Amino acid sequence: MPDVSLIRSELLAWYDAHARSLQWRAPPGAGTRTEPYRVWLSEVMLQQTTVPHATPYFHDFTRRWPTVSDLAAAPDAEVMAAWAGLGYYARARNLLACARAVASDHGGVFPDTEAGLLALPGVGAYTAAAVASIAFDRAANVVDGNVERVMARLFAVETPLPAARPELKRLAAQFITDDRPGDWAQALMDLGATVCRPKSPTCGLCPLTDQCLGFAGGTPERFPIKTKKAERPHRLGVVYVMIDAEGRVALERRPDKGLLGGMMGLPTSDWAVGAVDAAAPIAADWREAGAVEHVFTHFSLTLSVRTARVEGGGDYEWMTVEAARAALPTVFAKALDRAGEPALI
DNA sequence: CACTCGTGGCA
DNA sequence: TTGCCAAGAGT
Repeated sequence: MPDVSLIRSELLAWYDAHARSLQWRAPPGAGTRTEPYRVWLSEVMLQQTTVPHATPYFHDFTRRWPTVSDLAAAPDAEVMAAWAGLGYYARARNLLACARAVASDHGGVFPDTEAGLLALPGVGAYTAAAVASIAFDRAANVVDGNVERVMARLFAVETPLPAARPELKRLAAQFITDDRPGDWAQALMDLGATVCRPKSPTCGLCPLTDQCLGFAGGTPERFPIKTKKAERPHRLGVVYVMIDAEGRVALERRPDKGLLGGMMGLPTSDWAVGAVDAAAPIAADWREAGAVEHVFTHFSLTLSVRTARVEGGGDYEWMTVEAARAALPTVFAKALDRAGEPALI
């Protein structure tokens, strides 16, 4: 069986030499830690999101709101617009709720325990453990998709995900000690991200191959075993681009709950499998401007784009096309692009 | 447990 | 082109 102590020392030594340099990370051995605010912000942005995608958002947020109290004081609309394009918008709503809870209930200082962090909005088991270990140097079992994959390969776990989660978490727990907990968590995640990758892992560069049951079996890439996902349905809908005399576009704030919740959006029909009720929001000389395709987590979508020149007013927020594009989720930004130059509508 | 909830890159 | 998947959380 894999030797826990040996794996720890070999992986930490590998991390000391190969740690990725990331904006929100203090390099190993520097004797410094990243502020809790930045650790938390980066962890929330990185939930189900790649490092290259999240990085410019991290820069923008920390420049505009250098502390958690600054963020707590920011208007909802500004924060939601700043998050536009990053996806999973409940994260942005919870981010604000969390910042405000820290500001009002904790004097602007993050709780320094895993349990205290777990009680905050948008902070689940992973993020609480990550912030506790990375920002506060507490022994915590940080288990994300990388850690699950590394454990599944090290121990050749045949149980498929998601049923294997508890077992993978137990396997990860045996490595947790008071020695360099933050570095340990990041070392495991870096290994998973750069060497023990989902596809074509580079086992030749891995410090743990001599301890890895998956490698010993010859096909480490088959772990973790996964159950098949249901295929996603395809929905249809119509999106309406209304331009007023000043070239501004009509937007509406979407309800807090549900898809793209809390974000600005273009007026649309319902999105459904098969025919949809495409009654236009107002009477106008509507023109067809083509369609956009978009893929969400659990369905794909074809949106017909219809454009019209209209008078302003109504229950809409009228914004310049530039401002709208920056504030809109990607699916609507695509539709706006498809609609073309406002002067030509 | 099962489902909802984005986006972009890549094989 | 299509499917996979990335530092998950909430319900």
